Amino acid sequence: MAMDDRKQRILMAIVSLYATDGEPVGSNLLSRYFDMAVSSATLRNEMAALTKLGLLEQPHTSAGRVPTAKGYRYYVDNLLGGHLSLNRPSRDKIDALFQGLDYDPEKLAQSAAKALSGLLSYAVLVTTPLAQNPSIAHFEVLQVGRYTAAVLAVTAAGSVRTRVAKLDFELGREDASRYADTLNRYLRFVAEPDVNSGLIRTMVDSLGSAGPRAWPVLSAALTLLSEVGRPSIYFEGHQYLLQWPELEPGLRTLLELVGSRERIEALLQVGDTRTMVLFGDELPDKPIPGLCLVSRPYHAGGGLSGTIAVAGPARMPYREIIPELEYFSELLGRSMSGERGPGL
Amino acid sequence: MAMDDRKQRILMAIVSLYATDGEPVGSNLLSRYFDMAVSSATLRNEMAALTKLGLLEQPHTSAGRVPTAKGYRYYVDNLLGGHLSLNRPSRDKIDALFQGLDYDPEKLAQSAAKALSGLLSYAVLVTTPLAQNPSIAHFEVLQVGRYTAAVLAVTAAGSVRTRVAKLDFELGREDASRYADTLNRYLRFVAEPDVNSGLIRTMVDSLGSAGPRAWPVLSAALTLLSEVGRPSIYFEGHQYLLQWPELEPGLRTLLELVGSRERIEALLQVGDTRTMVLFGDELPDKPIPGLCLVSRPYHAGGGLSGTIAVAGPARMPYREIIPELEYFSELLGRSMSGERGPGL
DNA sequence: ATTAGCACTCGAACAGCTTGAGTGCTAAAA
DNA sequence: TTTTAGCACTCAAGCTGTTCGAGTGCTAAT
Repeated sequence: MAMDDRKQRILMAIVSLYATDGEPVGSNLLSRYFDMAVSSATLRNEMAALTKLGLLEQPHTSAGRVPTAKGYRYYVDNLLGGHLSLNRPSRDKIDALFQGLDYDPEKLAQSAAKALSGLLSYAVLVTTPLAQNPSIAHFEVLQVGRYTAAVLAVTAAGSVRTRVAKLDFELGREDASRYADTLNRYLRFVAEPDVNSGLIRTMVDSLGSAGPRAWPVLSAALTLLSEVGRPSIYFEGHQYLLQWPELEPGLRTLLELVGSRERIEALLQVGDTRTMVLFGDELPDKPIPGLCLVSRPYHAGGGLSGTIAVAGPARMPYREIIPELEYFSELLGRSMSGERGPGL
Repeated sequence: MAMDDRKQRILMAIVSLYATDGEPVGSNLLSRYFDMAVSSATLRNEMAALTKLGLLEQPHTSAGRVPTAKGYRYYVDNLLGGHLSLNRPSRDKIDALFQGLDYDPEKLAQSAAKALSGLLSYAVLVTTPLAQNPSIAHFEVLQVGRYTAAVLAVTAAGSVRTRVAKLDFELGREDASRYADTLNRYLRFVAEPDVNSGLIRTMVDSLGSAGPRAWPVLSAALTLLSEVGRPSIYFEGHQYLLQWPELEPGLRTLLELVGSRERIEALLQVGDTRTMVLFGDELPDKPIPGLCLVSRPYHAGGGLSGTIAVAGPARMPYREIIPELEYFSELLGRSMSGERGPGL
């Protein structure tokens, strides 16, 4: 029993009807939708077959059919078609969002998440862009208080992070530049996994007697190094998750997931080059029934890429959301690489 | 009809019983709690009086009484007593949370919010500390890419923020230091409201012909200046809000509130020196019934202070939460000012 | 001022009933 | 062999009526 053409069309119709109404689709409604091409009885037979294949399910015996996660998987993988087109009004709205946004990657990521979330009325997740092999191109150490120093790292990709270190003694200008030299000598362009205790010892030793008391600075630098490999993650529009009753049972799990940096990172690390659709039912540890994550990398130039994702129920209007997300991610990438959008 | 001693005791008893069970308190349950000192009939009369005073309400005619927001207000203002004591196990748990936390204020604020939220099982909100009159003590400009410069601001309080500016031309080392000099000359220790178009023009003019193309750098600096007056706000433990059925109707409004930086800032800007209790029903624009925010400033030394708040239902166990919050805020302040906690 | 007693209210829980959407199966038609 | 009309069946949703009990307000006695 394979997926012949008619079965595919039926699945598509059910996905589409269920997306708009949110109610199980019965054979009658479906036959009206098919406009009398076949009778409801035939549709019933087909639907039974699709149910046996695991692509549809019934909430209860006398209810209509609803696509399963597997059904949606089949739908997005085989039926959605590669090139969805973006309608003019959406394109214009997205263009408008990018007017007057800031260049700074962190700010941009956050405001992009907020803006897209507001536009779509879905929750949106954006990570800041990262290079494939993140490392730090340049360190600076600045005195910022009597006993505090700021350690500043410029990544190979040009973004900047700082961290404040607290010292036991009053830092002088020469100390600061000496520490910066040391950091630059030993940690420039070093990838995080290559840092080991030997390297750390060498660094401390190279500072001579000042080594141990400089430890907070080194430690801050090492923390920065470990951080440049981790993007910031902005999740905006929590409130939109509440509007989908089918997400309610898993809402708590979902919010815990969102609160846990590691797990979110793991989810998004499917770094493909295409738009990905991931269903909550397919999650490795704790499945979240009914959830769907449409994610897509964006490229900010210079090998930098981040992820942008829309979170909502599995019955999302993919035909609209996907091209919108794709166009948005393109503009976001351009914005981040400093180009101006088409409107400017 | 005033609040005599017995009415106060009755209100306290109702608050306490309702906090533990979450169910309306009837006269019988209450008389058992009072251990036969008075009969349920007397209690009924008193409860009717408290209802007339607006301190209690009934979900429906034949249900028990529940404190109103006004009732809780009376309770926390008049009955809670000034000095609540922290029990040993809680103190130890909080001490433990501060082991091994980072010094960096941003990171510390976020991890503090997460930690306290996990400990209490309530949502927690932490702002980074701010001086009363925030200004920037020192600017630096660094070249971080061919066409990008990082503008770095050290606040009077010693925290550091950066922002990346995109330029039209290749920045040299001399340009960078010239820009930094200009920023330092005109914007050092200037408070944001004192920046006007005259000052900006003076700055641009002082750079001569290089003025206009340096605009992105100046703009970044001005943005930083406006940002040092705004704390970062970390809200953690969204998921715990879901467990209180009485919050459900306002959950969406609440999450929108949390997503809106300005409104949260306005709420927390009641910058008193004491612990404040604010009820959702008392909110100016959109009341959120059943919500309660217990907030408290923490002091990080050097005139820096931030806010830490617990968000939950009005029927929180204040007697535990408040001392825990107070102790936590003390430790957080100490941690931020660089001191080590008692355990270290 | 307090309290016992009592009539009253009203939600929660349950059972019984109807309705209608939707099913699977069967047998006839194409 | 495929399609379809017809039919018996299922089951959630919605409505009604009933009971139960917790809780109330009021009144009259203490």
